[in-house]
Amino acid sequence: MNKNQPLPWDHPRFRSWVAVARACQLMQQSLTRALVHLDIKPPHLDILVNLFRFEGISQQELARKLLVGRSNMSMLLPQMENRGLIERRGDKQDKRVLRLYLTEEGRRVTEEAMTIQTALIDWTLSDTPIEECEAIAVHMERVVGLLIQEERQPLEPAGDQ
Amino acid sequence: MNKNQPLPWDHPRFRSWVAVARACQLMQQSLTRALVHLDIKPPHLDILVNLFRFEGISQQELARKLLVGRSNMSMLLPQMENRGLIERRGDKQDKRVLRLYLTEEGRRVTEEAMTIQTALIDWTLSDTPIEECEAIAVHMERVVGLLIQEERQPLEPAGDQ
DNA sequence: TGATTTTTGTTCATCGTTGTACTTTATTGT
DNA sequence: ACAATAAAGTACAACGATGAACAAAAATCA
Repeated sequence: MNKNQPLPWDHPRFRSWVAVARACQLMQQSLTRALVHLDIKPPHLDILVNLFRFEGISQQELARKLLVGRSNMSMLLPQMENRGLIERRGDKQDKRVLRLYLTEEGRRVTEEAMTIQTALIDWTLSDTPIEECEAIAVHMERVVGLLIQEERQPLEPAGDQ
Repeated sequence: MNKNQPLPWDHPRFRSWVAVARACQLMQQSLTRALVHLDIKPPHLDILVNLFRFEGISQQELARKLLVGRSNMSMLLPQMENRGLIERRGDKQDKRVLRLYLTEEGRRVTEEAMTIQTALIDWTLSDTPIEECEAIAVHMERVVGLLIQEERQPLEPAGDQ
C-alpha cells in the first residue's frame, strides 16, 4: 500500500526495456509495410532467412530457432510451399521428418527481402556506432540465453522482494 | 544476382537487431508465464501501467501510446471493465470520448504485476551496467522516433543502394 | 445556421499464434 | 520380437491484432 517505493518508470533498466519493446513493435510494422510488394510478412522472412543459412533443416529445428510452436510451422510452411518459395522433402532415414529447401524463386525473394530489411535496420541504427551495436548484441544475446534456460526450468516464484 | 555482397548476418547492426528481436519475443513469453496467476497478459499490463501513470486518458490516446489500433482497445477495455480492473466514464464536454480510470482492484493488480515485471527485467539485465542500459534506452528511443515519423510519412522506395 | 469534414469509438471479417489432442514413425526396455 | 514411450508433424478451436466500414458527436467553414 506504501507508494514511496520507486516507480518502475524511474528505473533505468525498466525504461530501457520499454524503449526496446516499442522499437521492436515499430520495426515489425515498418518491415511489414516494406515487404508488402513481395507478398511476404516478417514471419515468412524469418523462415526464409533461416532456410537460406541452414538448408535442409527440419520443421522442428526451424521452430526451435524461431522460438515458435511446431504447429505454427505446420500452418505457414504449406502456404509457402504452395507459393513456390520452399520445398518440403521427406527424410529418407526418418520418415517422420520433413526437410526444408528454398526453391530458386524462394532464394531470389529471400535475397531481395534481406536487402530491404538490412536497409531498414541500417537506417534506424545509422546514428548508433558499430561498437555500440556490438555491445547491444552482446547484452541481448545474454538476455536470450537467460530466458531460454528459464523457459525450460521455470524460476522459483519466491523471487519477489 | 552476385553473391559476394556481405551476407546480412555478418553485419553488426543486423546481428544486434536479430538479438534484440529474439530477446523481446522471449521476454514477452516469460512475462506471460509470470503473470498467469494474476489472470492478465502483457497487453493488459501495458494498459494498466499507462492508466496508472495517466489516469483519465481517453481510449484514443491510450491506443496511440501503445502503438496499436483503436479497435484493439475497443476489444480489450470492455473485458477489463467486466473484470473490475478499470472503469470507463464518458467525458462531460465531449460526448464522443470515454475516459479511463483504474479501480481499487485494478490499482492493486497493477502494482503487483509491475513488481513482477520489474523483477524479471532486473534479472535479465543484471549483468548489464546501468550506464549501458541508459545508452540502450537512448538508442532505442531514437529508433522509435525515426520509425514513428516514417510511419506517417512513408519512406521513398528508392532508398536502397 | 446549415453542410461538410474530422474525430471517437464500435463492429466485423480476416489473419497469425498458441496449446491441445491426435496420427504416424522411432526408440527404448524387457 | 513386443510393448511402452518419445518424437515429428497435423488439425482444430481459442484468442489477440488488424483494417475497413460504420454511427455518433464535434469542429470547420461557407
